[in-house]
Amino acid sequence: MARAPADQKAGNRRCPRKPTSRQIRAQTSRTRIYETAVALIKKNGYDNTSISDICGEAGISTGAFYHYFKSKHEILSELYIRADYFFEDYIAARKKKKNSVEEAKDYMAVYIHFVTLEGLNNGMDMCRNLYTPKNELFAKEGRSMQTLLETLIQRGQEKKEISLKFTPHEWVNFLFAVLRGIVFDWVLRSGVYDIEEYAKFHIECLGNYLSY
Amino acid sequence: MARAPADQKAGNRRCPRKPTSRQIRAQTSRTRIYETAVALIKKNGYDNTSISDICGEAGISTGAFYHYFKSKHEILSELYIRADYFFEDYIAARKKKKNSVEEAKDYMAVYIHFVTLEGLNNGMDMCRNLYTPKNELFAKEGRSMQTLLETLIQRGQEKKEISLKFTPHEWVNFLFAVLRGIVFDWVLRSGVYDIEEYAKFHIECLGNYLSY
Amino acid sequence: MARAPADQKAGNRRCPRKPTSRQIRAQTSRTRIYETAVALIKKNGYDNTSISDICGEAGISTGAFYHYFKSKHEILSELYIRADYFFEDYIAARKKKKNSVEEAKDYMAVYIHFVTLEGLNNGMDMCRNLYTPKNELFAKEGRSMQTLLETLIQRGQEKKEISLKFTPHEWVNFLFAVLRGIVFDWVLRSGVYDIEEYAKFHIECLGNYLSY
Amino acid sequence: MARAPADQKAGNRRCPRKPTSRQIRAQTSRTRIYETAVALIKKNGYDNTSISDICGEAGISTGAFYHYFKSKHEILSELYIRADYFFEDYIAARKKKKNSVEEAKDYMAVYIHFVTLEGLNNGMDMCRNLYTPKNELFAKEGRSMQTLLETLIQRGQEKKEISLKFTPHEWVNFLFAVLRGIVFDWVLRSGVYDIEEYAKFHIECLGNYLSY
DNA sequence: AATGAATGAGCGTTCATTCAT
DNA sequence: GATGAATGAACGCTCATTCAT
Repeated sequence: MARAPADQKAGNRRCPRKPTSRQIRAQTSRTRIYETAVALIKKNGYDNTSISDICGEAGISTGAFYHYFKSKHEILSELYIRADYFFEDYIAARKKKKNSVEEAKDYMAVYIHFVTLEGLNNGMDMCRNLYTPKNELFAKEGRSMQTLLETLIQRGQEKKEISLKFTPHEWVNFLFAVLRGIVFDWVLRSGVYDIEEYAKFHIECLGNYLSY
Repeated sequence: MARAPADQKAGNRRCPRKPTSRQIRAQTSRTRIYETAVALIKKNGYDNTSISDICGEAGISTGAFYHYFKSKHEILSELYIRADYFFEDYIAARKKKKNSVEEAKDYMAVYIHFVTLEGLNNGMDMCRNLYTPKNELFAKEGRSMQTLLETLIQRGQEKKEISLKFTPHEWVNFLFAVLRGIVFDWVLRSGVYDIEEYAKFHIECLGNYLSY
Repeated sequence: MARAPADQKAGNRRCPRKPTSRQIRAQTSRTRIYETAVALIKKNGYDNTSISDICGEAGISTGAFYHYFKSKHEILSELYIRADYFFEDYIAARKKKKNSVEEAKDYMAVYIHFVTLEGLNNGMDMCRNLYTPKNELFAKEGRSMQTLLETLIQRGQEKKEISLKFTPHEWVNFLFAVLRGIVFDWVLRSGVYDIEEYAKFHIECLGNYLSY
Repeated sequence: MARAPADQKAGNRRCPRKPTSRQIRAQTSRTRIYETAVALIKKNGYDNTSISDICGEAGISTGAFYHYFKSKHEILSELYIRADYFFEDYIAARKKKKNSVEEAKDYMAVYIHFVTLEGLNNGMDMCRNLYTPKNELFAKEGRSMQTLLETLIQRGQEKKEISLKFTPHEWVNFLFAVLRGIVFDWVLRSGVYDIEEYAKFHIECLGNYLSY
């Protein structure tokens, strides 16, 4: 599973099955801090969530927070890393479509669904706080979400199913621009409509672009 | 009314640009504060620009700031109002196209150009700080930028040039979603490419949607 | 009339009947400032009334305020002086009772009425802001309100109508303590009852003290 | 619960005053802040005492202040709570009088003594800042000071020792009006006389009211 | 591993007052 | 007589971070 690495560190070399209560507490604390922090950031935004809010809610001390995280910002970094892993797993679990364009369309629908879903770390409130160009991690090249699609498109071009008028990288940028616009807009209007339904039309059009 | 200035405004045809020296000073100060503030917000973001930064840079006291602006937030409001006026004028100055779809495409190109241009109060840094769903003014229905386009589309539908599959209001939302996505993306990638050029393709596609 | 002196200053030596428009404006401004200030202080309290509130409400500039008053505090001084004059006139206009104790009781009833009445500068909101021991002017010996009563009691003692167990000065302090307690209490409980009615019982008792 | 201190509280009979050094430090700081704050408020008044005055005097940082108190106002709330507790204990420690009226008179004397005494948190300077109708806590129904007296009067009425012309609640309001007037007056005149001596006469009269 | 006391610069905002015009 | 631009210290309060315990 994608989220394992962090936990592995904690100490299962000598005793993989039965961690001491100390280890349990440690894992528990770190996880609890992280999850509380993300929940609060979702609800109130990064700037409006203070360390002390997080600690109060998680029932730990500020010292404990800094024991597990170098800074407040590290919560954000971790969030993105996890989101990528989660997305990878999610996509991997979908069954494949026969056609590259269909696959890309499916991929885009999944992106909307995923970003939108009240799951691991998303939902509208989360988007409201995350969809900011200032969010440096957003732009980071090579995040799974992008690379996965890029690979998909490249294969599609090799199979002559996807237009060559752009490079795979350009296509990805293009498609994500529209996708993010859709999410941005949805959040802007406070999620008053069903974004997945709404996105279908956009995605249909994007599929048309891809194919000729 | 007893005071001279009002009269001057009304009927001083020969000498229209002769306000009292105090008025000049006041206007100068106000403008300097506003421009300094906008420049700093562009550079560092709203939250990272403090009143004291602004005052220091503008060479005035904090008191003076609050003499001219009710609050820090008023800078932002003013920015939007100005942007709207500017945009209106800008659009008004374009010469009309014969076809509604062409007109809408032109409109969208102007939007991209306008938002992007290092002019009155825009440019990439500015967008970086403004393109946030938390930006309440963004979502405000009825801003000129939207209503202008809505009217245009409505006329287009009456002339049977624009598809009726959406209401004008829905069309506007749809088009702006993509447009904002484009800007968002451009900013995300630090403006490394020519957005106007890049947007052409998107706009072309959007034009196609509009027409069938 | 008691309130005249301030106005006399303004300039009716040479032209008592027809002040120039300048003089009218001057009087008007000073009065308007004063009355606006008092109204606002009544409503919101001294500390919560800013010079700029006053000027805004009175339609004048801060400069004008300082032209007529040395400081914000001067409003308060003037208020007390006027209140005393007003009270003096008010008492003078009452018709005399035959007995000193009755007269003192009448005096106390008038005090309650006066302080309570939505008149020159009183009423509950005003009391709320004025009945503070920090209010230095309150304690000032020799204010008409006290001296008038002191004289009355002294005469009563000479006429053997009022007990000699206290000096007139002590009596005044004693009576005012209770009187102020009544007002204080009334304000504390937001004026939910008729203070004049309520005070009657207290005053009756105080009358009994005075006589034996 | 894992932590020691709780246990210590509960069952460390032999060594009840052995909290950890951190707890001592915390308690010391909190107390120092509280006492410094109260002292300054006594001296200069609530509004004229700033957080930074308090912190400077107490030798701690502003942050530390807010670590122990949610706001400046909390100092005041705490003051009242403490005063109530203190008063309750004080009254409880008095030995009972045989007659209800005597008891009520004793109670009133204690009130004057208590409010006046340069003890826990009172004295004249304190009163000066507290005896304001704006002081919301003052008016709060049900503070021990009032309820204690109310109960006492009720019992007195049942024993036919106290007049039934008012309800216990009305009596309490009536008596406190006079009591507060006495204190108010004393403060107004800067405490130049012995208030306890002075109050005796008032209280004697109030006792007479109560009995017939 | 965990605590929480302590820091202190920084925030947006207020406001009585001055003074050149 | 009147203006209002300008001052700047002060306010209550926040908060990421450190570190002795």
